[in-house]
Amino acid sequence: MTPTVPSRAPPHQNDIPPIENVPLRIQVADRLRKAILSGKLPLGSSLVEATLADQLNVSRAPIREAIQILENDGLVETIAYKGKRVKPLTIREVGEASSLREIYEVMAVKRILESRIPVDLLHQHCDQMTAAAKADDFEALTAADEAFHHELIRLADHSLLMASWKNLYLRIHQIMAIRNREQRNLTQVAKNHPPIVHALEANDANLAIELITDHTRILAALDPTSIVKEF
Amino acid sequence: MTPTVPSRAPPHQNDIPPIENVPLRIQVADRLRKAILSGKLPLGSSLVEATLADQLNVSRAPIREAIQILENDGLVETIAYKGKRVKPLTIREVGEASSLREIYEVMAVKRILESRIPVDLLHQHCDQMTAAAKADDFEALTAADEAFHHELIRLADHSLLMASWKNLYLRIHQIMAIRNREQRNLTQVAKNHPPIVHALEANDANLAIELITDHTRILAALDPTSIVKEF
DNA sequence: AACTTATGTATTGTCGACAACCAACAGTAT
DNA sequence: ATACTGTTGGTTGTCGACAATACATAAGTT
Repeated sequence: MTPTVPSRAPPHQNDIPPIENVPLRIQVADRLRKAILSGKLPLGSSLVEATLADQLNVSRAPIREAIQILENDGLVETIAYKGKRVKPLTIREVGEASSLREIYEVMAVKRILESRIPVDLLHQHCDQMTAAAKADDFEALTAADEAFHHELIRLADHSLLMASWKNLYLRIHQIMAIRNREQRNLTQVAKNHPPIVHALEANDANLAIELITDHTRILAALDPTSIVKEF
Repeated sequence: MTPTVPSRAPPHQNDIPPIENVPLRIQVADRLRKAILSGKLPLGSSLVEATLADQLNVSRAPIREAIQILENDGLVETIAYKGKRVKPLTIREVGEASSLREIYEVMAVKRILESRIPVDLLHQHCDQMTAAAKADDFEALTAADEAFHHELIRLADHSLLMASWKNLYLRIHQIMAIRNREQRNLTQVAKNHPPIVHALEANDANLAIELITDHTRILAALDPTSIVKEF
């Protein structure tokens, strides 16, 4: 999913960091992704290869490849010979993303319960969320929230699921970023998670699934009309 | 998923067909995909850009882009500065693909039942499968089977689900192709499907889900050790 | 012999230039 | 006015050449 360079450098005693050899397309993709997810590149804005190449001071080749990466991420769409643009988010897509996320997370919960793997790791993310909520730090809360769910999926030990979830979560991330202002009750979000962990620890499948379902549906439930633009 | 060129030409009276303008990367990607899915390019075989460019008589650029497309399809993996190769299939991946497919199809069934959309379209694919089974035509059976499930997903009316399913199904397709010899009872496969349609028409959610679940698990249940190679 | 240092080869990564293409506009004739 | 026909500007599509990298192998050194 998210393209990464193989980090082959083994850790050493001294702290001279290895020289990173990240292909340009990756760097470009990362930058663009960040710009899109943060809303710096608004939905629907067009991406012109030559312009970007000029701005980022590289040739068009890596730009093209980076855009193709973003296309696979579902963040950009191409119209042949016309141009590429940041994929607009329709209300429908928000709903679709949420429902898909739901079945992913439910699947993860089921697998975790079946495998009886311990879920201790989830606690720390809950704590981080609580702390972030107290500090009224939206960024940190979002990060901790993502870390929580990422860990949940990871515990399911299913690499295809992980890949699909990551890909989808980019979109979710985008949706949440756009809703930045709606700054709803942070504490509430933080409070949602611990019960899930407890249900998992108690091996209560029905409860865990119910909690996860409710939780993921919050995203879809928020009225999106105010922010998501139609095209 | 499967890259397609926007067919913008409206139908006309005369039968002069429009000139197709398919970008090379698409043509290359299609050819390579076919070669991979049919097993002509065996698992693990390495793809060298220059060689392919030479063979297909195009420059390296479209080859690169085509390979990137296949990478998103999950059929090819790249090892930086080393080479690209047809992604080997591990036993684990076969299981993962099946389980993921299961939740996709179950989701589709649920949505279809909720929306109460008619499922007549599925019948014709069942018929085709029966015919193919009778004629002992493995190719046709596979095609009809895919058409059936494709239609099932389409009826769920969920474009993200469709995209994810298509992407996954490439892998499924590959698995099935590799198992070509195992030519198990074709009639049995054909017979599996009509009950699903009937359950849908009878609005019997539990039965439909159960049938779909069983059906998708057949793939994983077959012992893969004989064919899937580890790397 | 063991270890380090060059060298070679195969492959991907990046570049700049040119060709193909589309959409929209302007011009012309009817 | 209307329909057809250049033409032009902007964008992607494709190409061939060169640079960078990694791995394997050979050469040299202790």
